[in-house]
Amino acid sequence: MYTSPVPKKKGKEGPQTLKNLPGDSPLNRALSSQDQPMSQKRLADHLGLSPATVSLVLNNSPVADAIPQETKDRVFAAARELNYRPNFVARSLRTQRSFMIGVIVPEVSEGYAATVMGGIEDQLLEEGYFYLVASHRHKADLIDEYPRLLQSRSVEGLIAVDTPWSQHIAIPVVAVSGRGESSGITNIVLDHERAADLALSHLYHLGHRRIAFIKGQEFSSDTEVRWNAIAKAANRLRIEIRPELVVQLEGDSPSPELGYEVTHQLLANRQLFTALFAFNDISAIGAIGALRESGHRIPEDVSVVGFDDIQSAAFQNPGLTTVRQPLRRMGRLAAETVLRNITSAAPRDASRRIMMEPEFIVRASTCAVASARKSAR
Amino acid sequence: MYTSPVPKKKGKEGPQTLKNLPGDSPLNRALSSQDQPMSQKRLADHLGLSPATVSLVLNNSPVADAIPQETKDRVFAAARELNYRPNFVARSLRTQRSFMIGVIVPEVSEGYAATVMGGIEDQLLEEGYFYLVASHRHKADLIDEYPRLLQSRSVEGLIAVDTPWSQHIAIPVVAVSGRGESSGITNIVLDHERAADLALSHLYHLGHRRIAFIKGQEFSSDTEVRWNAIAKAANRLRIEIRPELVVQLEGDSPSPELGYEVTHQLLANRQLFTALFAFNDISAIGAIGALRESGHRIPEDVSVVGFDDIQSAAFQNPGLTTVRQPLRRMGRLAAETVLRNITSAAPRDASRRIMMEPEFIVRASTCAVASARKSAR
DNA sequence: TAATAATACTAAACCGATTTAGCGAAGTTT
DNA sequence: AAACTTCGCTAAATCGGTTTAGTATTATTA
Repeated sequence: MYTSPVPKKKGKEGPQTLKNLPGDSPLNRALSSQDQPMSQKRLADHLGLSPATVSLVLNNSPVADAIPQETKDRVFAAARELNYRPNFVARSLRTQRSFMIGVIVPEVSEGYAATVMGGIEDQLLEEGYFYLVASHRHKADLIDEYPRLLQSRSVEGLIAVDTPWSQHIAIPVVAVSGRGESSGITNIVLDHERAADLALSHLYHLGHRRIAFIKGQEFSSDTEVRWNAIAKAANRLRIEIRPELVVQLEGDSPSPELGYEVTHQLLANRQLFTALFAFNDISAIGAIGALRESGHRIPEDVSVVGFDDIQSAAFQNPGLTTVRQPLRRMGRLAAETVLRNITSAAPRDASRRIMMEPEFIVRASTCAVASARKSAR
Repeated sequence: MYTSPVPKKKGKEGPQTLKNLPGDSPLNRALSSQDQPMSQKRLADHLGLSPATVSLVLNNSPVADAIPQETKDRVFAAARELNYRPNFVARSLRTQRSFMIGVIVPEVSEGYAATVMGGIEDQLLEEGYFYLVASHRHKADLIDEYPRLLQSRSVEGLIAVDTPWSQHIAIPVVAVSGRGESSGITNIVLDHERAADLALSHLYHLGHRRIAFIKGQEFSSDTEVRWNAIAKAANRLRIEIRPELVVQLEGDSPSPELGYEVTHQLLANRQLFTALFAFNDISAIGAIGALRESGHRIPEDVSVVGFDDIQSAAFQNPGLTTVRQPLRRMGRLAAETVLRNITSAAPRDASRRIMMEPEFIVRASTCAVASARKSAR
């Protein structure tokens, strides 16, 4: 069995005690002939051994048990001195292992995907895997094509981040916040019920009873599940959800503008509320802008809670209280899962669902309601 | 010459007009024998041709000119029907082309690197390349090791983002905002003089004369070059740089806290200033916090200019006026350059330096100075 | 009609590793 | 002394393509 794609260094890398004989030693000849890149064959020739032996020794194959340590040492030493690095492509072709996985995201430069990728990478590089990235930018044809394209690049598994999935594919697939339950793929999703509970309990314990909500866009997969979770948590806490305190985001823009607009709608209703739970941090930021414009102070007059904990959430004035999705851990877990599915020959037929616990981050955009204080109306 | 790694689809992909004969047609046999993955050899067997012919036809080789269209059509049709996709690894081994490049960044999940990667990807995927990502997290051993590791994965070129570079390597390397001029690598850097000029001219034309500055950390490579550029631009505009209005960031944290602290130092000097030019957006955000705490309104009392245009810059209240580094374009250009160096056999010995033009983004954190107005003191 | 050219392919080498089966020599056992 | 092991190593197949040189057949030209 093939052990590791990144051969562990044996001992020091430093310059060997090779007496720098000038002239025409075989070693010098081998070192100087840089016209051709080093290969196992050239290394073997230099050693007066066959490529087979070199391969067996370098891979610590059990077949090489019969080879005396002295020869092994010669091989290792020569490999180091001639700076031999096995050709990964050739090895991949023969072993049918690429030690690569494919990662499909809507867009690399978006914070959400980038953070998940950070977690994926943590895990993969530890295990000697690399990954190929492809961004589909929500284009249906690319969403359709990339899985196959990556597969023909011999990736051993796929991780799809925030990407709808329909096709069935012969390699392990893990979806992070995926949409659509497809055959045989593992889904890693946030525990939305817990998230809603954390946020509403926080507000409840601060004394808030009249809470406004910004729902997500109709098309977003999280909208429904999260809203249902909110309804459930509100019910449990005996918080009334008043329709006139609920607005819904519209449009595809990734800017706070959307939250700004719906908050103005909300204020136009002239209904009292002391807290606002937004669909995400971006819309929360827009909401804060709108509330401030109408003369409300944050958090003294209105407490605001966001969702996601994007980087800028911490950088707001005031810092945004929010529900953090453990994106990095989700990425890590996705990588772990896909690697497990690759190495174990487990039956991958059944779809699985892994729930992640959200974390509640209290910053400065929420505070206790002062019953005597004038509230947003 | 090999043409494209992503064979352009000829005609429609839709189901062919294959009469679904039940039974034992050769096609059915080929389709149903899913125990073995499709390969060129199996495709050739099914067609009664040799693998050589199949390869020549599918790659549109000029050698195949002598092959009648009818045969070619048969090959294409069978390839589609049997869903044949060439094994990229085998092809790479033979052609010595991997159509992959390596991207080395400090950390994928950081906005800077992620944005550059977005640009890299724009270009690469257009050209049929994929890329492997490795984050070194500033660890010296990884910075040293990843280039070789990626090279042994047969990447055809490397892009290093915001990463110190010392070694010489046999494949094309492009550095984006790289540190250290190494042999034969192309550097893509911001035109800091222009950047300073844009920012200071903006403030100057708004009437600001007493401008405070937050310098970057001692260890940051940009600090010196940017500060020199600021001095030059200030001199040209006859803006005096007063030492008591200059503070310097200290510490490695990526939080606005650093800017917050030095701004308090600045305010402790009790020197009047109407504008502040921060080293980056993060510190500008911290500075705004400190200024507000001391009772200054932004921008009425103090105009603040940042640097970078990170995502959250637009999401601040007020939106941050800043110098945008065209990170996406820098990434794109890096990819373009590395691809050009790969395909042309140009001599890569001389280091090159490509300057990028910054863009000035006016938002709401700057406004004209009101001479009658009380200013920061 | 023989020589030449064009047509329609294919055999086989090759890319650079891994891996199985096996071979000759030396040592051990019976 | 013959048989059997163990030792130390190698030949050759293999992974799945690409590509060069060439071959057999038919068509064209001199």
